[in-house]
Amino acid sequence: MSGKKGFSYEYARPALTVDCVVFGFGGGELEVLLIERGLDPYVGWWALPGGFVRVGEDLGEAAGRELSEEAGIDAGYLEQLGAFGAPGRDPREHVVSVAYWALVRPGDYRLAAATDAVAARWHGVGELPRLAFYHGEIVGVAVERLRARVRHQPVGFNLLPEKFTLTELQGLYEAILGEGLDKRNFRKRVLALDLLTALPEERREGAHRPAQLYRFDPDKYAVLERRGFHFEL
Amino acid sequence: MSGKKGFSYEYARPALTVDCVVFGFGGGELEVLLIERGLDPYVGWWALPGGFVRVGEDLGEAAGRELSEEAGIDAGYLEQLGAFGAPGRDPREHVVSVAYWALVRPGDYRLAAATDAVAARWHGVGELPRLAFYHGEIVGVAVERLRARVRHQPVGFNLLPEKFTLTELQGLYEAILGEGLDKRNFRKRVLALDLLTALPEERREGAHRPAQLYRFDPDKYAVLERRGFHFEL
DNA sequence: TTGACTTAGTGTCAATCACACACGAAAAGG
DNA sequence: CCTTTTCGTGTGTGATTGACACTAAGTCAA
Repeated sequence: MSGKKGFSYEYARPALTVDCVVFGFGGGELEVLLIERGLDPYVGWWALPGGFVRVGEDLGEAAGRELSEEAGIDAGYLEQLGAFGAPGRDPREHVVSVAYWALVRPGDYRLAAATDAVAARWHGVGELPRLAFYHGEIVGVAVERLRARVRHQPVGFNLLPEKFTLTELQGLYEAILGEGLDKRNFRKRVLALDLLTALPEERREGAHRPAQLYRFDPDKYAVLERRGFHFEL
Repeated sequence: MSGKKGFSYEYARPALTVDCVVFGFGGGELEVLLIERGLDPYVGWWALPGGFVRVGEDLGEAAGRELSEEAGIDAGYLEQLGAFGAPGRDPREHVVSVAYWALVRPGDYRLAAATDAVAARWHGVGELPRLAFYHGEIVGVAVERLRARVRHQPVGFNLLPEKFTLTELQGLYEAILGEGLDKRNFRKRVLALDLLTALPEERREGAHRPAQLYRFDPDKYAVLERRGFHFEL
């Protein structure tokens, strides 16, 4: 692995990448953003957006940069998942990848593939293709983390449009948790948290009673959080 | 940073290290294992045990190796904490560190400093010195993680000797969580989990009634875990 | 031997929370 | 105006949590 190129070190180093598991919510289902690889290893396979970390660059920033370069996305919520470094993940050499997971509102973006990506598309979490670089494992960990997180912190709102109905919110939770929830109990609990502001608008669509629109209020949450607040779906 | 030495790459790479936050429980207090640095940057400072990841080496294995090299410890429980990669952590160059946290029974080891460590010592979590490489931040995250984890998974037993009394167990939980717990409620709940086996022995010490000794039964836990068991201290 | 001291070990009651459950309200469309 | 569709709401019951105080068993010293 020793060679002629530009940067030399006394000891061999694994390469360092970041990969992002970007969650979206569309069509009543939890989705993950994948890109179709246009370059050498695993050409034509689907993979997580990601790329090499630059020297001097913070890991979170690298994740954000790759996300915008490869898919034109600016994540509302971005959190580190962990490092995945099993040798053999990449056929070329030992690559350690720091994975991040992100939540975005799919409607906010027209996906734009670029850099080494041929295409970028949302895939339902239940029907993922075989992924390059064992990225399937990373997605699995990310889904677990999202499920655990959504029960204890109000992160789900990053997947919904700014104005939403309680039925939409419930559908989101059901999609993430993979189980049905009781409508009355769900509404009772969510409203009891006192984190939602009812808007003076309703959503009228279809031949039925219109639904109240709500907005998530991050300020109220910030106050509660500072008081050592514990939230349980 | 480009030079003459042995391993060359087309693009510059950050260095990759692993660092371990090793928790022990001694003197009624939660402790962290620190080593005193004997080498160049931060000589004489206390730091987490850790070192460079070798190419072809799994991250978890690297963490275990550094732990045994630098402190002669073989951790009972070892889990990844996350990657810390802010540029500037290391004055020499950009170093990304994958942190692990571990639980050990301090009594099992006579600490043995080695490699680039001059000394290895337990420090109470409440009274840590200023640490090299911003390791204090990593310890903080690890303590948070331990607190969260101990409420939902029976990891605490890795900090106690094989045989322990309920009072000792309660003391451990109080030290980790940093709050007092009601004796009767604690015992009720712990025993209700049905993870402890009462031994046919008692601990007789001091001028008072002897205490029943218990052992944690990992097999029972494995069974429960497989059934999708949820544990709440 | 007896009394003082120390930690081990135990049960109840009240309040709260979690969960199951069904129907009237409001709008649209024919 | 009747049908259809989704919105929105309250109660009762069983389970869980949390507060709380005394007896048990041993050691030690007088």
